Amino acid sequence: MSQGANVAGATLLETISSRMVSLRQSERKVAKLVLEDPVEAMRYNMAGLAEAAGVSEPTVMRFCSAIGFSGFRAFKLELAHTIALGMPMALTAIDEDDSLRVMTEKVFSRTISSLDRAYRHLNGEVLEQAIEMVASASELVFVGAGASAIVAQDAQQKFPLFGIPCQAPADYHQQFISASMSGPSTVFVAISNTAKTRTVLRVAALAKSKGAKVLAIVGDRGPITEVADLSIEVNTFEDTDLYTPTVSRLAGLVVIDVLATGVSFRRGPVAAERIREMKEELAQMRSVEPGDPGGEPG
Amino acid sequence: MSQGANVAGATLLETISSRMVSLRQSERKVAKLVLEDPVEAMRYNMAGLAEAAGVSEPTVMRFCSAIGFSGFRAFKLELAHTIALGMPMALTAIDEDDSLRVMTEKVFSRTISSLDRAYRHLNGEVLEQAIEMVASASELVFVGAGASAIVAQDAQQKFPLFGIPCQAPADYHQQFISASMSGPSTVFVAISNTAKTRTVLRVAALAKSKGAKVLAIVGDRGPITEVADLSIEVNTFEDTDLYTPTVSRLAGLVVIDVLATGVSFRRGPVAAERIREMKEELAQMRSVEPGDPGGEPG
DNA sequence: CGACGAATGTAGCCAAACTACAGACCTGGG
DNA sequence: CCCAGGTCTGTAGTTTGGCTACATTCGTCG
Repeated sequence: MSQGANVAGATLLETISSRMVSLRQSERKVAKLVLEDPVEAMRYNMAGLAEAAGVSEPTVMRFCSAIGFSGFRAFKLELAHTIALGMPMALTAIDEDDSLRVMTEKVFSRTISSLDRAYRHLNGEVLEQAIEMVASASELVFVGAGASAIVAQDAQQKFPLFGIPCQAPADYHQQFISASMSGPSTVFVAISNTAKTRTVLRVAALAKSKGAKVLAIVGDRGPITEVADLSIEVNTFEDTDLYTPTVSRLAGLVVIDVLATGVSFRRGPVAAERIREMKEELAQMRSVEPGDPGGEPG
Repeated sequence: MSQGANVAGATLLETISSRMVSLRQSERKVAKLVLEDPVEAMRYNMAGLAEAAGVSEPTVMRFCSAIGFSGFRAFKLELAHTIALGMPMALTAIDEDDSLRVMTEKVFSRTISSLDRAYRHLNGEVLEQAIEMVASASELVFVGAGASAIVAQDAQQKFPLFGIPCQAPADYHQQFISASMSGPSTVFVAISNTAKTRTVLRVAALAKSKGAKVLAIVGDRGPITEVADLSIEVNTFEDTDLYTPTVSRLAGLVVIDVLATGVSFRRGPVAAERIREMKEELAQMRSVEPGDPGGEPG
């Protein structure tokens, strides 16, 4: 998505922060200004930015080079990119005084930024191995608690498509049973943003002890990643704030999408054909029609 | 998010397409080039773009004016914005020959673009009314099928936070019962991307006949919106393709986030305090600790 | 067939990004 | 304490590139 001079998986502003120390005194003034209000910085041209920071134009130029860009133009382009991904509102706390419009923008911005961040930080090799692992499973179990339970549920809807038996037990009790019944050909997917949800940790450990392969989908390293054979780290913005909705589950869902798509590639054209048929039938089933399965139940 | 010369809720490329007819012959050459490969167009400067399109520089300039921009600079900025939101890959079909990296980028891009689109097309007034409706409910019922069921489940996790009794019956049978038990103070939220899922339509109609207010969350107008008192339209990209994951559910989740946040504003600081307490306790409960609720079940 | 108006390109202007250079500052050694 | 080295920062000039006034061509209509 980004083609700038960034280090892998870092946003422009993060790059600036990290290189702050290696900047000269006056260059830092520029850096500070940009970090404080990227949107405002965006409006300036070189001369304007120089004046606002209280330095000369070549200093701004040097700043751009120091960050890793060929010039001011390139820098501004990348800044625009970063801003477009929702930066302005994404890191501002959601406030009770916000108008509905502003609040909506913040929620969406934050979500979009988080997805972008998650994408940047995804480890391609781990993903590759995860797809391999899931594709070779003869049974799949998804487990999560709270918001992560939603992700598990979603996964459970997707993977049967590829002919892999698949469950997402809802409560701890059932999860426990599934875990204890799993074996070497089971892939047990433990989903937890904190990577330390106790119940999830327990069942993952149990499944592992029964010989199952454990795949963790987490927001960060933690006890669960210790137990897991493989961990997909999904980096999102922390929900530090009171009103901030949980954004991790969304990133989790998208990762599930990627996994599912990857697995479906592995299954080849035959599976693809079956999926197509199924989709068509589903569409027909769903729509309103004279014929009447699912009338009044009872 | 966008501050360009766009018509409300339209992406730059959509704007160009729509104004194509009113453009002069040579300006259209420029427009075509930009639409065909926005990313490539982005790399050019004015002279380059002019040459690539086989026209003169002032023509490019006139093109920018015709689209509604003050000049080439402003145009390029908005183009950068559009591209940043995932355009390049967002509308390309996902292909079995794609490398894992490319496929991942496509899935994320598409999701991000879709969320951006959903945001742009959201009707603020409808949202306002929806929040009002939900906030004044004494009981909430969320209903959806398939992918939308996930959204319903998610909603069901959120709204109890505000002290509103809330359910998301999983199967048609239970949904039917909930619908028939609802009354004037019930808000019945029907979620369906197609707006014509039959079972959802049925229960929504039933709830309405019992006096409940029906709020629809849909991807488009359809039978369900006919029944509903209020409909939030969540515009995403159609999943035309075989491998394209369902992106509508994600947009649905974010809309739920917005609704929930809006409602929590209404409830004021007292509720806020209670939510904070709850979050803290939840965090403690979740983490691994010596004390041991939730040991082996049975 | 000529004249008017629209459409497009040519040439020049001006602003803004970039670069070479020189003065100022700090640092360390005598 | 002062001088030499290097580093940092600003001044001034160059060049690129966006923008505009004007000329030319093409099409159309009287």
